[in-house]
Amino acid sequence: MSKAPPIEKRRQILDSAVRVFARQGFHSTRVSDIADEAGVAYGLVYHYFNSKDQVLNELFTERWSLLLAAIEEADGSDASPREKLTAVAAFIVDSYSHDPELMKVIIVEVTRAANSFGRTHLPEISSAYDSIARIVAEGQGAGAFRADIDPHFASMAFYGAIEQLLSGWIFELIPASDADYDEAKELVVGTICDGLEPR
Amino acid sequence: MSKAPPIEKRRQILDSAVRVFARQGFHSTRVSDIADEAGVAYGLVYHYFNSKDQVLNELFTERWSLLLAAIEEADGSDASPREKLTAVAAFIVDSYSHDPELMKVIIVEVTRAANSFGRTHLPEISSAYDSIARIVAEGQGAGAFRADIDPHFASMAFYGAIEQLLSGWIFELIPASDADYDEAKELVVGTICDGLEPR
DNA sequence: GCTCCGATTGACTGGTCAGTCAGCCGACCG
DNA sequence: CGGTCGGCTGACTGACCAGTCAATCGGAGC
Repeated sequence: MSKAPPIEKRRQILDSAVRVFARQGFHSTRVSDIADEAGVAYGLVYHYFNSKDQVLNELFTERWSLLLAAIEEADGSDASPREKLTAVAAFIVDSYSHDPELMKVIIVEVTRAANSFGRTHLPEISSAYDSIARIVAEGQGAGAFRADIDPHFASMAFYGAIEQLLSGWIFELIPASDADYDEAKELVVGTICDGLEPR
Repeated sequence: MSKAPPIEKRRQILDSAVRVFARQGFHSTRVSDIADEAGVAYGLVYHYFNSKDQVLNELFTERWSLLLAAIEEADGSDASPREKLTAVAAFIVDSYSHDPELMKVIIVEVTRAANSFGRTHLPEISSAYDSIARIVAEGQGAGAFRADIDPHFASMAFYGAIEQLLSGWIFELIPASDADYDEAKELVVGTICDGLEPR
């Protein structure tokens, strides 16, 4: 066995943690499960991380910062508000189709776990809501969106709809295929922007 | 101290559990916390319930069955599809404004806690999604809603938007007053049915 | 070959709690 | 007044597991 650079062991532990957290949930995974999955000794987890919590925090922060960057980038582009929302929805859906286990962990264990990690990361999470609200507000200013809906309200509805969709996929309540993912990007924006009633 | 009928003690424990779960979350609530809050002995909790889990299950089932009944009732009325959705949204929002602690517990600890209680109650939870989807499908059949959106998809978006709103209130991300509650009922249906773009 | 030092190991400890159980209390009955 | 019985009590136990740490390994440098 050739020696892997230490940094790779750290990565290996993080990747294994995703798999185990996705399979069993954060609370019912023991640190030994992570170590076993990674094929390393129990103590090594504590060589690279201060606590079991920190492993999850790291996974969340790593991914969420990408989401925040994606929203900012969309907002900064010169696309229409509707296109910006589509870009945001697409990024989230693509994140899921690219790495469902990681997104499952982030949503189930952090974003929707408001009494544990959700509370800790509330600032980062609501930062996403705020950025989306800014896109909506801009759309209202430009006359592209109705002005009688509070942007923060619209942002919550938009993000809530997406997250619920992902939850539906995660728990196999609705069909999940590449085609469904592609369709969903359009559909969620179409629903929020055009509404259910015929135009 | 006059003797309270036993059934009242049981109720007292359930009500105390709501307060403690809402304050500390299910996981960091010890059974002794519930007993203390209710002013009864530790063991009495186990006289009325088999486990700590069962206390939460009871709270959830009690409330969720009311929601399911409300959706069914709305669906059974001769109102328009849009009015039916309004009735559903109103019931959920009213439930929250009437007893925020109970709704917080149900949403945070069950509905959104997909790896623990959410998993257990998945059938009941998705039964609600299905009923909402049925309302949408009926609306499509009558030409009141666009036919190019899968009813289950629309149902998830609708419910997700509402739940995200409640989460926003619970964690004080958006203002929560009686006026906001009333406004929200209209707004969530308006957003989903009419869309963000001007008509 | 030898030393050094960070990487790696895994047995062990301390604290936490859910759930148990042996028995107490007080209302009611005969 | 003695007996019974269900509601009620709370100290105790067994299991679990995060986090510690002393010991070992093995590559790099001399």
